[in-house]
Amino acid sequence: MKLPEAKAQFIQAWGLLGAQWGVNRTMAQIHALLLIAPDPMSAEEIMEALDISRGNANMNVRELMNWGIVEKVLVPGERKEFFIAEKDIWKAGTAIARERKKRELDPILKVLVQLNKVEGDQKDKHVKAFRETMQNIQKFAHQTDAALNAFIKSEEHWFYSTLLKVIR
Amino acid sequence: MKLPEAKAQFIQAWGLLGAQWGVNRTMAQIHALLLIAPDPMSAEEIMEALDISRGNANMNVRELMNWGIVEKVLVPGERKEFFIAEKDIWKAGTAIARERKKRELDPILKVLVQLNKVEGDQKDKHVKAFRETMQNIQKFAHQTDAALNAFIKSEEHWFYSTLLKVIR
DNA sequence: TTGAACTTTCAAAACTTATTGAAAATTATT
DNA sequence: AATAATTTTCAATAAGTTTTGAAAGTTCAA
Repeated sequence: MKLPEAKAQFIQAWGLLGAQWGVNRTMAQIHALLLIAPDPMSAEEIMEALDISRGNANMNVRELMNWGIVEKVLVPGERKEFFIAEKDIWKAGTAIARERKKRELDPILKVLVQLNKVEGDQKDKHVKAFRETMQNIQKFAHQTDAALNAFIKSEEHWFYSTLLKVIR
Repeated sequence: MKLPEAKAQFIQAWGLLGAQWGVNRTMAQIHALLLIAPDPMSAEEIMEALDISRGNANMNVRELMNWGIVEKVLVPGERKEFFIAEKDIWKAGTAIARERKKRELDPILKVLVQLNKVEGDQKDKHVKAFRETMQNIQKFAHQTDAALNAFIKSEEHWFYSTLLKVIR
């Protein structure tokens, strides 16, 4: 396979993967594009490469910066802004995990804690079933939360070498 | 908080969480409803509880069964079909992980392996950047895949007790 | 200041995904 | 075999999300 085809395939696959996990397809594609770019890219270049509008490029680049996986760089002598992606995929992965946990998981965890306090007669099977489900979910969620925090804070080598030793 | 309000909040929160992770909102809500139901529910009851159409209920219940987290049960003396959710949230979690990995992660892994074989001069910085990115992603993906497989196959107690010992 | 280069915003349009509901198919009952 | 109960399908439609592009805003050099 030649490079241009390979690039196109990668961008497409990354976009698809993102979409399936609730990430805007274009955002994932811009990320893919920057991941394989040897040099910083301008908004123009991104627009051209993916055939998208200026507004779309702007919004999604900004969102990638909010997630902490893309940053602006200034190229000396150029007025335009250029962008690069965090190339260390481990760092990108932990940044994404951190951000999604903060935005999505944490709020739900709060709700679950509240719901545990539901009033009612323990003899009522509806109350009983509800309480039991809440307790199970909360336990599971807290354990998962702990594991995720470890992932987010960890250094690649330490985390995987230890984890893999344990799970084999 | 009273039970009906708590139920409604839980169903809403679960639906929201699902949607953010690329799961059909209604599917997640039906799952939530069945999780807290003390008895098996019929299609009618689900339609009524969530105020959705028959077709919608049918499709999403079927999908939940495909995922292996809901099953049909036959209530003696009743002609209708009834449904229950897997109440052990650990089992549901591993089932979901297994299914999404199979449907989404595995295909991408295959593509990545292909893309590693891109032709071209290693001196070309475009080729070099592309190859390096592919290799990094592949390494990361394989490690994550291994961790996920361990999670999927594991028994709750063993997995978390060991993992938590390691990450503290 | 002015104005050219560039970035950001946002209402409207395009596109994608989810839902409805009535008809077709299936299954059980008499 | 006819009928009744129930489930499934799917074309039409509704709802939700993303994208566009032109206008407004910003920055900077002269």
